[in-house]
Amino acid sequence: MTQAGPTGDDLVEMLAALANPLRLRIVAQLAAERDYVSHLARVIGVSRPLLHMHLRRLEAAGLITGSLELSDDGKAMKYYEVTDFDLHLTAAALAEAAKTLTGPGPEEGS
Amino acid sequence: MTQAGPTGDDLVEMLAALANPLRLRIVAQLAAERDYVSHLARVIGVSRPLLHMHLRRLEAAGLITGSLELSDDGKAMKYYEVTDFDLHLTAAALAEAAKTLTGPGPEEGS
DNA sequence: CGTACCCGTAAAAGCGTTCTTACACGTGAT
DNA sequence: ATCACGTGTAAGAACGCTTTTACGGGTACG
Repeated sequence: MTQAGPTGDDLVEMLAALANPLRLRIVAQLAAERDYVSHLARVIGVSRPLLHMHLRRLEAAGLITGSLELSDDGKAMKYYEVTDFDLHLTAAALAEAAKTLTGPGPEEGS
Repeated sequence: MTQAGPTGDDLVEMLAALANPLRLRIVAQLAAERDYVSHLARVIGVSRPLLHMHLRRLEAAGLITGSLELSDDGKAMKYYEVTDFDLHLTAAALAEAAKTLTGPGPEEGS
């Protein structure tokens, strides 16, 4: 088993989070430098509500983390940054992860 | 630039193809041994039309390849097998791939 | 001819994702 | 108070993905 990777379900969630052009851009931008929501929305060119939703999805997958901080002039800013994830995808690795899938199974009853 | 990975759009397509429990099971099963559609459907426990659609998606992403072969008794069998893909996903790698995204862009007009 | 395998496709229901618009709340400066 | 900046959430349209059911064609065997 060597590398104890993520569980099957977690892997699917991570891949689903990355399988989107906009979210890929978000991760790319945050990889360059951590940023807060409103500014990030301006840089990438999307509305804040939309960005908020994508950030939620990325954070739920464990790819980024957000922390609420107070700026010098008292505003509450939410800064996001990427986590140190490192996924290696090969047919063998996927086969290993697939063993721990809970969702739609072969349904082995008696 | 080092590793000439897939283009941004291709990466999204691959990730989207893998971000599904059923397709993950399909890849895992094909990694164990190549198989033809009807048999694979029975092994995994899904209908053939449904499996057919997922195989199409996986093949379009370049993760599996199908070849039509004739069995000894003259039946046309379509065998699928996994390709030797090897994706390394890190924040830096994604940032590199994001540069070649064509889809929803910052729309830089004058 | 009827059955049993194999291949493929089309139409329609059900569901989740994506995106826009509009709203609510807080602080600091004019 | 009004404006500018930050935060978050809710409702609804539009769209694509997943899945089922039904139909079409092909070869070999009894």
